[in-house]
Amino acid sequence: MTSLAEENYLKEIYKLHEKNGAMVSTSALADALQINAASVTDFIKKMAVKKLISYQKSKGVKLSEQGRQIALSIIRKHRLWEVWLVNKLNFKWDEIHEIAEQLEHVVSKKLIEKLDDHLGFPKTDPHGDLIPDVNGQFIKNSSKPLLDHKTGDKTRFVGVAEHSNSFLQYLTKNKIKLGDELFVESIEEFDSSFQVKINRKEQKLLSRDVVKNLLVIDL
Amino acid sequence: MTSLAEENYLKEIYKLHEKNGAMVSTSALADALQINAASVTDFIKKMAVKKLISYQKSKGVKLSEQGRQIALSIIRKHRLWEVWLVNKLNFKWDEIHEIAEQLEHVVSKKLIEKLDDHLGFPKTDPHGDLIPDVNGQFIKNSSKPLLDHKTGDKTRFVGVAEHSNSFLQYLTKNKIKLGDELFVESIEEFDSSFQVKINRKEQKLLSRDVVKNLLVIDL
DNA sequence: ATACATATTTAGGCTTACCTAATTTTATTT
DNA sequence: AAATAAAATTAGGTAAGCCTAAATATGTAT
Repeated sequence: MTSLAEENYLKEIYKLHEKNGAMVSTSALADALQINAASVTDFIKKMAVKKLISYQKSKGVKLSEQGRQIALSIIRKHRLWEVWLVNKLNFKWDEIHEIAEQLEHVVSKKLIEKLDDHLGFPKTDPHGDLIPDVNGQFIKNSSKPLLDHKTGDKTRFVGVAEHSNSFLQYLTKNKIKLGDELFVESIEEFDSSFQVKINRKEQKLLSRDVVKNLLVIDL
Repeated sequence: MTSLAEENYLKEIYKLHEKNGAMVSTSALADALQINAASVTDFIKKMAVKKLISYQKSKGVKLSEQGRQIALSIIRKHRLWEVWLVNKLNFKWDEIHEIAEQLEHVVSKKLIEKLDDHLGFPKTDPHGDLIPDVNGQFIKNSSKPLLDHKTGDKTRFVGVAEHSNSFLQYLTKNKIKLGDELFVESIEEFDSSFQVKINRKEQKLLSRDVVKNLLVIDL
């Protein structure tokens, strides 16, 4: 059995690895988990003994295959619960993170199977993040930040690279939602702000910080 | 904030009080929680300091009003989750207890409100237990064990006094479910077994242990 | 290469929630 | 009422998961 703390460490190591690649540093983990670095050092040593991760002193940690599977199962649960909260309980996409953080630790294989069924086997969560299957596999899509695109590109908004409430609320307020078509009208060279036409209707000016965090696929 | 352990203690104290009335003894609690009696003594002293319970040395504990409200909110959550598991996820009534024991500790007022709504504001859980409202109130029904009835009584099965999987599975196997009409054909004086006609069709012999745990209302 | 800053680890401590063994209190039997 | 059994408490201890302060490594700038 893996404890609550272990599950949180594994999940965070997985996420940081996805984001930055390679080894995850003690301080990055400490920062993400809001836990003192000394405590993190302590804890990861124990996790290494349990073969959940590999740990090289002063160099950081990496998930073992076992650790990766557990991390993915937590992420799977988190994202399925998020789908449930939004699709069945009518929560907004900026209200669900904390609740899913609790629900993800509920232990019951059968529950998750049935939940998946109940939701119609969704492939993505309300933020466009991919939901791993029971075996930890997922179909990678080729989404990239809108920032990487150029004038004239026609794209579809499929996910966010930033999950903060303030960003999600910004998008809601500006009526930008998953599935929208985003057409790049022009790019201001000075500050990388984008003039974007949304669903062939409204035009909006989006700052660099915004387009950096909008994940889109080419159309 | 109340910890997981505190919530479990409060819930168990509430249940034992309902069952046996008056003060709840250290050993009864220890037994219900599967925790050593010495640990229980320790813990309830701390809970008394926090005014969650009142504690009289060597005499047992009683919930404070605050403790009672917390206990009822846990029970409310537990039972709502059980309804969800059965009505929405198609779990059987003997598969849900452990899962609900985990879900009941998830903290989010809004979640429970929305869950309640999603379920259509149920008044009872899949075992016929009453679901307290947000304020901890519930409409007591007048159900009694079938054992307390006499030959010729026409009743409706509305709840179980025993929640073990083996009892629930016994009922399933014998096609006795909540809402069924149970008519007392005859009672064997020797062993208090009941000849019961179910829904005016099949007749079944039910042992004392069974009829003791079937809660019914008069028709 | 040395000095300095930053990251990491070590050492020692704390709290929560449990444990066992021993003692004391309460209840029951003779 | 004394003896015995059962229940409850006290005392001392443990593991998990965190903390701070001090020491050591690592990386960067001069």
